[in-house]
Amino acid sequence: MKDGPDIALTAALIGDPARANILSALMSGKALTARELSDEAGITAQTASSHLRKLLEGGLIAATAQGRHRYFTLSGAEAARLIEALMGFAAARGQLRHRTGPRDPALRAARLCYNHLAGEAGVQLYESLIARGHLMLAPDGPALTGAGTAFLHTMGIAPEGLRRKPLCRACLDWSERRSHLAGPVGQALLTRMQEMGWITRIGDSRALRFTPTGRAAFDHAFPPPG
Amino acid sequence: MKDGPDIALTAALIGDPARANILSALMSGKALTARELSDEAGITAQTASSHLRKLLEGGLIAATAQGRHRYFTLSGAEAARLIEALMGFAAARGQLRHRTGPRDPALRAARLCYNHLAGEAGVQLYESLIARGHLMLAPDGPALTGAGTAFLHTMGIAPEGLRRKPLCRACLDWSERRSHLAGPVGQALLTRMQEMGWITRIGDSRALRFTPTGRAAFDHAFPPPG
DNA sequence: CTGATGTTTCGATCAGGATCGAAGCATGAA
DNA sequence: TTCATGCTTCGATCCTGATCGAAACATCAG
Repeated sequence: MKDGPDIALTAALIGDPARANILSALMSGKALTARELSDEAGITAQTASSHLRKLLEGGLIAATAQGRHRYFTLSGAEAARLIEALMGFAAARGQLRHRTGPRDPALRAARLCYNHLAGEAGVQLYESLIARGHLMLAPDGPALTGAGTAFLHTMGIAPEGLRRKPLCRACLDWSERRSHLAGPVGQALLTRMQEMGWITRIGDSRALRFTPTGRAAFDHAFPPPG
Repeated sequence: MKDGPDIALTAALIGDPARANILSALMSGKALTARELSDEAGITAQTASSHLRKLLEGGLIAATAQGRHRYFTLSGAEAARLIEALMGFAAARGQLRHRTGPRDPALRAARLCYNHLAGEAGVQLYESLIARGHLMLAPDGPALTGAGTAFLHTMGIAPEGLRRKPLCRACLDWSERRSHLAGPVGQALLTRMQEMGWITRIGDSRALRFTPTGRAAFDHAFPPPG
């Protein structure tokens, strides 16, 4: 009956409480898994899967397959601005919700992601390797350079002995929003750092702790770029 | 489960197709009646009434009672910006709708509103009267000044003979977004201008047409301010 | 006053979609 | 390979909310 864009489709997508919770959680900029999002929204994994599919079709979010996980983020700046406009309007009308406790800061600093280093330290390692030319970003993922291979030898790692298909993989970080290094090389680096006593595990949680000397050695080996 | 504003309420409000149509129609900035909005949305008046109540409660639109009409507008810049963000997102995703024929431009230029002059000419008359001090804006509506009374006499109108309670009323314009003059004085002015041959009616529609000499006389009597 | 028009309320119907249990599929660990 | 975990699909249930007919209410014209 009217011209102009159809705003009902997108608005109805955001209008469901479960989906709105999912989008609000993604407004932190973090990449979250389907399970984490279902917890945030207070629904089961099946229901979340259905909602995530709809949000994908509506172009509001984007997904990245990552092993047996699937990481979801907002689709881009356009979507973020839209949610932000909605939040601004709702906040001006005094429509607020309850809040929950904050996340564990130790997990954000350094943690185990499967078998490699994640968190702020993981991002620092990854970006340092790229900035110093040890890692190159190819279309199909990061790849070790000659300088990178030599560097690994100085760390006591022989990349030639590693098997599995892609030696390096970029892994979306859970707390940061950027990538860190996964794959056999990432695994070998963490194992080596544990052998050298740089890093220890906190209990049986996923949190990792640097020893004082380990932290200094880590910052020397992987200086943060810039 | 989460902190932050509750965006689902507002988004669900916009998410219904009928309500989205109403909001899209109001994005023109015009003030529209409930019936006009129900036509735009393709629903009956009863259904539109229900939707309009919800939009009012949600703070997206505002209403102004006007005799037996109720004029609706977007509630303000905040709401307009929100709809605009939605339209931008939907347009980028290529979600468009069909379009209908354009409105009659003659209706926008000058038309009958009950018994007084509306459209661009109506707004010109109203604002000219105010700019020249013939009309004063009081809290309870516009009021005739002494100069205004004298001016009406030169037009051949005796406001002392007019009865009904508020001699002047501001009437939200349908095509323009501003007010024009209603009430007995507005009615008398239009009647007089028709008597003097300034204005004729086009068929039995609501559209009015100025005669060439009438247009000149009108612009002389009610020069647009500024 | 009476009649006409614009709007709202009431009541009932009905469909779309949110939800979850159970099962199926894919990936990674051992 | 086998097992565990993350995610998706299928199927069925159930409830919110959109819709409209009829009637009530308010305003204006005559």
